[in-house]
Amino acid sequence: MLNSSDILRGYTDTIILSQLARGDSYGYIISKNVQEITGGELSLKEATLYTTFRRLEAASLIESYWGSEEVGARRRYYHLTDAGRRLYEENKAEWTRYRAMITELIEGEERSK
Amino acid sequence: MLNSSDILRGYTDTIILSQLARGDSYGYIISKNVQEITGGELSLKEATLYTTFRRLEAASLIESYWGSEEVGARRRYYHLTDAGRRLYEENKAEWTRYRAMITELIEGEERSK
DNA sequence: CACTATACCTCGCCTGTCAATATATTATGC
DNA sequence: GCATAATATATTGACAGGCGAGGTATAGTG
Repeated sequence: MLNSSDILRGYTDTIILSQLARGDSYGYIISKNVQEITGGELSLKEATLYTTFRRLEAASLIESYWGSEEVGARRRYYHLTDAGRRLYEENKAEWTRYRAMITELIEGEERSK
Repeated sequence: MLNSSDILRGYTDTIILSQLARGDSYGYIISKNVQEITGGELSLKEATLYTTFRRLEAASLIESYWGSEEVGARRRYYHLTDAGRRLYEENKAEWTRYRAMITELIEGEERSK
């Protein structure tokens, strides 16, 4: 069985950037979106999510600000910077290529048969 | 830029199992195959390769034996066990599903637009 | 005789993931 | 009234896989 922690490893950044490319958002919703999109099979755990936000923000790929909700728990929103958007576009293109390579490596054509 | 160490992370096992599913093979060639298939863009580094062999063998997914070459450097060949082959088939099927999920997560449809 | 290719192996560091834990607000059911 | 669940953020410390750096050995080539 593929290990679910390692399946997304390396793609967490890109997944978050992708979510933010569609508009500012915040941790809890991004986490829920990932679960919903994958039918609950994959998830960005909270610890992963928040440490990733810190890393991306330190790299100036995203910026954060507190929401102005007047009821409910506070939300910290994240916004994609220009650099973040460029990286997202790059990573999206790379994924297309790497996906094909991994598929080839895993499924390959049978040799001599 | 996607990090090449993390792109294969989690798939290393499956890639090796895949290579062995086509017949017994050995480390050096598997490494070269991966480089060739990916046009040199991805590689299983030696340290990764050999530690992975140890792990897979400890889990009885592969078995090893020394080749009977009479010239050149000695080769340790690896053979897929039945359990290894079953796992390979499972992982191959899972990759198809996870690949679609990651694509959806990274490329998604634009919302509200 | 130096260099390259083939071939194997291990140690220890690095980094991303996550379980566990903590905190705060609001809604719902009993 | 009170427990529980859902919404929301955050940190710590442990774990595991990948790999740089280092090492060994054989054989061919200029």
